[in-house]
Amino acid sequence: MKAKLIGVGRATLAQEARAEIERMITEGELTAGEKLNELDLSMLMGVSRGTVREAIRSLADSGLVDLIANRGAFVHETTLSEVQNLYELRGAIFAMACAAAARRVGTGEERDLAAALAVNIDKMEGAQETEELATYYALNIEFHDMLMAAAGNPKAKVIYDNIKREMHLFRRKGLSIASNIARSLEEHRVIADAVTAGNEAAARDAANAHIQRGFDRYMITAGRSRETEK
Amino acid sequence: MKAKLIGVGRATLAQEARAEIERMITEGELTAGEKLNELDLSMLMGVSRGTVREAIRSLADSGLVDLIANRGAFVHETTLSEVQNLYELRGAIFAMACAAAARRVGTGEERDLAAALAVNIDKMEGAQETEELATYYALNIEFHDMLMAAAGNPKAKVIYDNIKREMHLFRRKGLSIASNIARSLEEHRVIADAVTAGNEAAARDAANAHIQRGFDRYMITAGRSRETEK
DNA sequence: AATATGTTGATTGTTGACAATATAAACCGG
DNA sequence: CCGGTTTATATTGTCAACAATCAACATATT
Repeated sequence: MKAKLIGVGRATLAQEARAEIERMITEGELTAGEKLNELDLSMLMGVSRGTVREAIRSLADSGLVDLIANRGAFVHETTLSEVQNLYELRGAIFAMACAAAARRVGTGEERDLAAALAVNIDKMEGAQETEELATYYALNIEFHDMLMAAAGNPKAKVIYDNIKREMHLFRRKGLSIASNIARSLEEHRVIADAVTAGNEAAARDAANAHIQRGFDRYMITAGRSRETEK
Repeated sequence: MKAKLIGVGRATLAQEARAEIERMITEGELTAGEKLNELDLSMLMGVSRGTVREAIRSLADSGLVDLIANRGAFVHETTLSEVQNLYELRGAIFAMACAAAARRVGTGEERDLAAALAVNIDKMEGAQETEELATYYALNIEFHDMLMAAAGNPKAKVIYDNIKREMHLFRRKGLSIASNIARSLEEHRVIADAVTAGNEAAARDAANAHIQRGFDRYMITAGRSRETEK
């Protein structure tokens, strides 16, 4: 028995349709470049075509879809060059966030972060030892999310999450996540140390270096994948 | 007599309606917190209400409007705390862009920037001497835009421009643009020198310092405005 | 007078029909 | 068989009508 939510948070059908389209895109049911057929989606979801249109229109600025007049909406295709740009942006924003987190730790505004980061890193070490890749990956996401949240800049987190999501439109082509866990984990430790020490500059540099090296690791994988295709 | 545009770039009515709503918001005809009445707008624009809905929905992620289920769309009200967050973000992205521009100057990818920056700074000096504030402001925008474009990261420019636009939702409350032209101009010179010298680190630091000091100057003005209101 | 309840009108959300445009299929000529 | 043109079909864009929700106002109760 579900109680109906009351008030501002209640979703319209169009909002629910949007969430479903987002899910289909991020989970790969709708692939990069694929066309969003309004009538198909409306029948699939059991709503009118107009409602699907509203949902799609609301994705206009999301980076997930491209709206082309009279031709429809297509899942955005993220090129390698775009991925590079997104990595650079992501690095700048993550660096800014870690610096802000370090500052807030230093002023006492942020109190629980050090302990939470330490727990997370312990768990990542465990996942590394038992070679549980999926667990490591989830903890990796948690690590980044904690730092983004600790920056106290909600707008930065929204943009950061959107960038990550947009980058997944490239990954969906079959590339696996680049993983050099030992290196990645060591970089996490450096970031956490700088942040918990309240050292803005060190946090900023370590965070940016971590993302850029992640990109380098990613490019190595992308390079290999190209050879496989040829 | 308006010529109809042909091809992929041709705008739908909903796209034109969106552009008009954006103009009304950024030019202050629709003020922060104001409700967007679909029927009023549709009569104003000579299109159906559904078309206005599509236009408004397409602004969902723009930062300009807040969509509230069953209550409608409201021009976003940017708080001072949000402005601070936006300044921080803007600084990080502008810093990243100036570093990238410096790198591209250093590798020869970007060839015309040094000359263009020099021309712009000359003109800003002229505007400073003749105390033409509007001219200085336009040149200031041009300076920033040139650097954002020279970074070769279109996504960064989109996000940067959106952030600037969103910040204007606060300015619309009557605050005038903080201006200390001599200081601002000197900071522009430092940025231009670092970029044209291909010095990434110096460009990054100078750019971020420039935006943060712009925020400091802005806060001084905001502080004064508060006293006026009390 | 203050508060609670009911009613009405305004507005938002959804749907289906029609118009406009793009795409696919069929047709024709060389 | 191929390329160009015409026709048919599919899809997108717009509109208007109906349903659902909210806000404002009127009335009843304490």
